[in-house]
Amino acid sequence: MNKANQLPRQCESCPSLKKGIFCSLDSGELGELSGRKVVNSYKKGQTLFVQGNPPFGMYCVSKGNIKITHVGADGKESIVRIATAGDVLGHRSLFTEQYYNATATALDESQVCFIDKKYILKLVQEKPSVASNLLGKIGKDLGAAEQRLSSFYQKNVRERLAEFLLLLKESHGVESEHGIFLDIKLTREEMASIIGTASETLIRFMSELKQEGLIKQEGKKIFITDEGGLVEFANIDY
Amino acid sequence: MNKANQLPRQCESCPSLKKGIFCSLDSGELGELSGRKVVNSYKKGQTLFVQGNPPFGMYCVSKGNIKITHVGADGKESIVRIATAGDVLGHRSLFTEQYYNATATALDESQVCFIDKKYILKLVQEKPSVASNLLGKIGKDLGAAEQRLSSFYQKNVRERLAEFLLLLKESHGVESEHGIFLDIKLTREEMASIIGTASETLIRFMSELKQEGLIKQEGKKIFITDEGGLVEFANIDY
DNA sequence: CCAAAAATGTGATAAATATCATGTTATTTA
DNA sequence: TAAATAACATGATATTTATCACATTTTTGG
Repeated sequence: MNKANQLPRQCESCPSLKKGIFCSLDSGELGELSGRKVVNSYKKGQTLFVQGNPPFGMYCVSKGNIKITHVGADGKESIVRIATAGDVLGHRSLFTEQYYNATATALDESQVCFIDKKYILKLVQEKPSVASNLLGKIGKDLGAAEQRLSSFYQKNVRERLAEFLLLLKESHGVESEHGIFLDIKLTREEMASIIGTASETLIRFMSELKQEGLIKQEGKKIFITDEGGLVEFANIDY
Repeated sequence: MNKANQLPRQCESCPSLKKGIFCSLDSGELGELSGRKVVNSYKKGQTLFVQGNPPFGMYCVSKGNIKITHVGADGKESIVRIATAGDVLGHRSLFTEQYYNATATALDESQVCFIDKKYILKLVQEKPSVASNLLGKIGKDLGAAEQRLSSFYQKNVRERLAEFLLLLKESHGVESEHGIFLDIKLTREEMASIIGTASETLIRFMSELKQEGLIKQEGKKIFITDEGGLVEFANIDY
């Protein structure tokens, strides 16, 4: 096993500590947390939890990307959210005391810590900063979800695609010589399920954006070459 | 002014106390809260807060229904959420430290209390139960939003309409001799903006449901007469 | 109470998008 | 490495839904 690829077990030296909900805890508190949590590695395609199961704790992403999918009656999968380093997972079900209503699956090699239900509830009770940060995280998620709901009503597929690419740029964009590289692996099928369209339709509009010179593709890699153009296309309202 | 129509100023005797986030506070704490809050009445169509403005506090609905709408670039309105007695409003923006990204408007005669930003933040810091309950509320909202996102991808208009009517039954359904009465005033335009379709399309499918004997209309009033049939139609998956 | 405005309802048509078919190109995996 | 599988891509067609037009009903404000 490749030890070099492992993240440190100490929360204090976690690279996504500052982005996470434990950023305000002091050294001692982080030390205790480190002792309580479990560090897990997931390969692409492995699941963290499955829709319909009861939650036993909360997940905290330190590396990688996790898709949260909801499966409907006909077995069709929608991606409702993507969690990245510093994000938490399973928090929603924990506080609503419901079963998971979605499944979490690693999109790539990921490192995720698991915190037992009892301990995270204790932390929320005793450390106001954890509660506040959690409210901030879940509030951000709700804002994003409602923004997308609004887009479903107000925008067509082409506009939603442009909007989605711009959101990916914010969350996963990396400067490169070919333009802004979107550093996340998503199939066209998955992208389609995010913006709510058929994969064929998505592919058509991707080709259109490519022809218009707004994006570029090198194999599966997507680059944004004309952000301003995409903003025009997206009909942004916020 | 009709005093009889007013709700009591004391939180302790608020009819929606048990459903709200302050249900675990004791008498003394509720008394202090009562002194800090402001009780407001809103007529149908009046706004509580407007998209783009900064939040100064949080709203707590004690009576009535409030729609949360997001206005897009072209001025089109989507209803992203409906808050009723016991729900809170403006909490999302408060904890994400963003401007409101939606507008809150009374759907009917409503009574809503306003709690100053500083004081609600203090309560969240000092009363763990308030923080937990708030996490529960916002988690429930997020769950509902993600469920709707999934439906947009997986269901057609007819199915989304049936699903929506069933949700209204849960939140606003009242037994009556004509079937289950949906005790909330929404225009067809508003209903359409919730399920994400044109008002004409919504009206057509409503007529269809009426013809199939699943719902009944008496003027603007909607009754569910065959819940099982609606469930069939909705293609429910949870 | 009446006039004006808004909301509802229905038909015809246009536009957007889904579905099906099929070939090509990547990616796994034996 | 080759075979198998999955993902990508594009065309043709069907379906769904939006849009426009207009009549009717309901609600609102003077």
